[in-house]
Amino acid sequence: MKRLKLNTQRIRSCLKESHLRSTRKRECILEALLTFDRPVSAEELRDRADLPKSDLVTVYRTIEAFLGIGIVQGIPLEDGKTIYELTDPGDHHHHFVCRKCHKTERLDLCLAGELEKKARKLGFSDISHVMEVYGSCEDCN
Amino acid sequence: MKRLKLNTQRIRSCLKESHLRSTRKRECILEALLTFDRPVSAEELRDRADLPKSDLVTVYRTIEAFLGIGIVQGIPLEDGKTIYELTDPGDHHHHFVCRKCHKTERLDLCLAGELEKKARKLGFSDISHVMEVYGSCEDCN
DNA sequence: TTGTTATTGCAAGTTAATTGCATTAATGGG
DNA sequence: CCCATTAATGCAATTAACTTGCAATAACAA
Ligand SMILES: [Mn+2]
Ligand SMILES: [Mn+2]
Ligand SMILES: [Zn+2]
Ligand SMILES: [Zn+2]
Repeated sequence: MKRLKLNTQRIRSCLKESHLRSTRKRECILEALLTFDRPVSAEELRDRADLPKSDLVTVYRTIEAFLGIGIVQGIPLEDGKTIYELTDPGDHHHHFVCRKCHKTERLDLCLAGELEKKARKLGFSDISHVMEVYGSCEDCN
Repeated sequence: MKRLKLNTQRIRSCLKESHLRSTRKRECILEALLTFDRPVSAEELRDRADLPKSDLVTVYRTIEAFLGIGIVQGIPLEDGKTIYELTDPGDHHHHFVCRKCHKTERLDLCLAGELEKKARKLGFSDISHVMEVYGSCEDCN
């Protein structure tokens, strides 16, 4: 799979390919996403995008759309919440995440192949997996 | 670490060691846990224990206590909910979980050591991790 | 420009899980 | 056994992330 670095241009074309409309709100939320170097919550995203409180629902729907076309990845936290980051399409990977500030380091280690094989052997299909490492980062200690 | 198979006896002594009281409700919930061969939700547990609706909060508090002494493990689902199972203390492991029926197979593969090392190198401390594999089991297909 | 249809705004709903507080019950010492 | 201490429970209310319904609006392409 060819991996293309994300930018506004590329994302517009992703939207188009998927028959999703390029709207003002989506661009706005996208721009906000681009300003972060760590995964963020929907609320953080709305605030950074300088949208009114009521637009949180639009943020969620936008995230959903972006997840659908693979340019955003959700990262589950220990407490059940989820944070989101831009991802190059097809770039599956995992993370070290600070429980407190959500600073994230890429974890370049994935057992997808092995897990998939074992799962299939057990009769599972339609397989997905999570692997995240949580801790306290230096700054937060 | 010595691993001792769980039974009612052993669990009572775990409670005592941790200065937790052996109550009727806890035993009741424990008995319910023992009847399952798969992880379950708090609600399922309350129903199996034949407790009234209002006792769901007791189930949650009991689960919390059991998590604390390491005889119960929580398994996060893709949708953010959590299911719970009895675990021998110190028996850290992961799972294949059916998204629909929560049938579970043990996943005997854990990168704890490697993850911990990498995380520490990155400045993280107080490290934990999740790794779960989700799919549709044969029966649910 | 216009018609179609996706997107949005707003309000309300959902639900797993938590919290506060008064009551009850387990425990350990005497 | 009895009592004092304090943890556990029962009940009601709350939290908070996320979802849903629906009417109004905006994007797109014809
Ligand atoms: Mn990442
Ligand atoms: Mn298990
Ligand atoms: Zn941090
Ligand atoms: Zn199943």
